[in-house]
Amino acid sequence: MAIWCRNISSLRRSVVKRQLSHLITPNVSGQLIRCRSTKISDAPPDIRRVNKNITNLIRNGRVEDARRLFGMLTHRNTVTWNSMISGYVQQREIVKARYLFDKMPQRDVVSWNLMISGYLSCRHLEEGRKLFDEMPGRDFVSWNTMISGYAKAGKMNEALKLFNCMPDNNVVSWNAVISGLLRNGDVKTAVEYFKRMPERDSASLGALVSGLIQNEELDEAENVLYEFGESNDGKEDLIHAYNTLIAGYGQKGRVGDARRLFDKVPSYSSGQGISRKKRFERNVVSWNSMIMAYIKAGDMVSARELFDQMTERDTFSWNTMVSGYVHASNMDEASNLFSKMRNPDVLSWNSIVSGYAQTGKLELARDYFERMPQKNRVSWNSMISGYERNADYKGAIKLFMEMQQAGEKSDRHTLSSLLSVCAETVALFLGMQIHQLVSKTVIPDIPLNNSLITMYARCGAIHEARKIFDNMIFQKDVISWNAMVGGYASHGFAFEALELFELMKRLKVRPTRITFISVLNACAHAGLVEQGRLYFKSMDYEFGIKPEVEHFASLVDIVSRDGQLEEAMKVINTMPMEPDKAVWGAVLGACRVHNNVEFARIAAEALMRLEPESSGPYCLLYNMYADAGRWDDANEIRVLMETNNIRKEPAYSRMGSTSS
DNA sequence: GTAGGGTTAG
Repeated sequence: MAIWCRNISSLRRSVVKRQLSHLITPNVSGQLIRCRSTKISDAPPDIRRVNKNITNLIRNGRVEDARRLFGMLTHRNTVTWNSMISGYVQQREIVKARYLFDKMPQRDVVSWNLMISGYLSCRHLEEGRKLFDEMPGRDFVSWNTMISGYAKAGKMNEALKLFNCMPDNNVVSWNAVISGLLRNGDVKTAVEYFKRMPERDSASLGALVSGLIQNEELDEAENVLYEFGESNDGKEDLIHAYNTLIAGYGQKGRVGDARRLFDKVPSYSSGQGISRKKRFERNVVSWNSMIMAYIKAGDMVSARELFDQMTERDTFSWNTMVSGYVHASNMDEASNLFSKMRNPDVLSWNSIVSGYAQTGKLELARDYFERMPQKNRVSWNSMISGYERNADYKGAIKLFMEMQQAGEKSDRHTLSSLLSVCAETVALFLGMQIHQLVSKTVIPDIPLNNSLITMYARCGAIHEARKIFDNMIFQKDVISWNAMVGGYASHGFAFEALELFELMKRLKVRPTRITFISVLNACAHAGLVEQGRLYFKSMDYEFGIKPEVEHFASLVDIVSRDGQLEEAMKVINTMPMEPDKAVWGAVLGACRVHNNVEFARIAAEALMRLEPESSGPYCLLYNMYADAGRWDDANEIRVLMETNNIRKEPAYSRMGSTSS
């Protein structure tokens, strides 16, 4: 099906007749209508306008629509073909681009360059190089495309080889090589090349400064800024570079240096005479970057002070402040500021939703969520993760189903929240389904693999967990180790847990407080008293981790299970913090097993103070006295229970309440 | 404002 496009009016008529007007962008439709009213009826085929149409469609991401239009044309010139190829190259559809490239009647240097850059952006370096070697006449663009292709792929040797045998380097070639060197961490050579450049353009200094910052060379970046900044003509580019550095200092927590630089940049109240490009002055990005630096340093007061001084704020400024307050858990200020915003965008809404969701105010969060004029994936994820973190597991799953109905695709964050839901509710079947969804839709990163391990481990599928763990060959973090060690420990595989812990230490993975909770638990379950004590001691002197109340509880558990109740009391008395119910619970349980009524009484009384409503300690103590035939004491406990109005709770099984 | 290369801030 082809449209004979003699002139623009006939194209329009055909388009309307065939109900293809959706292929025409509004802008161009408007032009088409104007054409008709001026009665240009017998103009030659207007390929230029059709080409522009194709370009517009591609620019709006509608490549397949462009392709349909392209297919209907009877008149195409090289630009038409090139535009279409460029569309496919942008979409990384290299095969389709190559198909057109092979089919086109005449190629010019642009066609070749397009094809080469297509291959390079798809990481097909050799194919790109082949075309580069084959092509008839190369221009600057061809050489520079090839050079930057090598530079981006980390092949600086190849890039420099081309750079050196190029007939004439222009400023783009220099910029490509310098940024390539910086990307590969060769700071010294990059600076040398920069100094040797015959001329620099507006991008050169900015590229150098940002590359230096990415290599953590902030002070060197400041040096080149002073050394070469003065000779820079485009002052807007200079402020660009200053802003990069202010932001860089902010990200590294050097808020004082950021402020020093910020103060160096003059701030004119109003500009007269000189155009903005020629002036070196603070702009909204400078202010925003400085505010971010303060927020990063946790200084909301200074951030707010600066924000209030701003004469011109953009959405970014507002969003930075709002999300700053959100992260500082100051939802009052966050929502206060949000309610004052020209134009909250989806980011602003997301900040508020996730702020309320993370602080447990799910209803408020949901209220804002429902009122959003537009939602994106992050909005859904914030809300789902809010439900998950606040233990509203049904809410999380329900919203996930709504998300799918709304046609929003899930990503690794969604799936990770859902896996946590499965872990918390011990929902193995659902967890496996989510796992399948993971395999089908994303390449799991470390956190997502960790969620999978945790899910399987919590559900008791310890071998599945280990499979995931073992497949993370070069990429495990300490959370992966903790999940696996903890999984073994909590399912009675004490030996495996400790073996993995030893492996972890051999591989120089630094354990955390979480690791030790699992390790000590494993020792308690396996009855490894001496080993448990040694591990406990190693926490501080080997790894500098101060034992917390959970660790003491485990240690108390370890020794009291072994019947060393006096030793357990000694530990309790030397603890730097107040013993909690886990500590006394461990003692009480062991007293029952080892039939030590005296210590049981101490532990039970402590527990009664900590949990006045619980009947557990009373019952246990009563039974122990009864077993020992000490009926007077037993009765005393019963009376105490009545006086304190304690009722015996019906026994229930946690598993029974969650399953089916 | 018809197609291709480098590159710069929050």
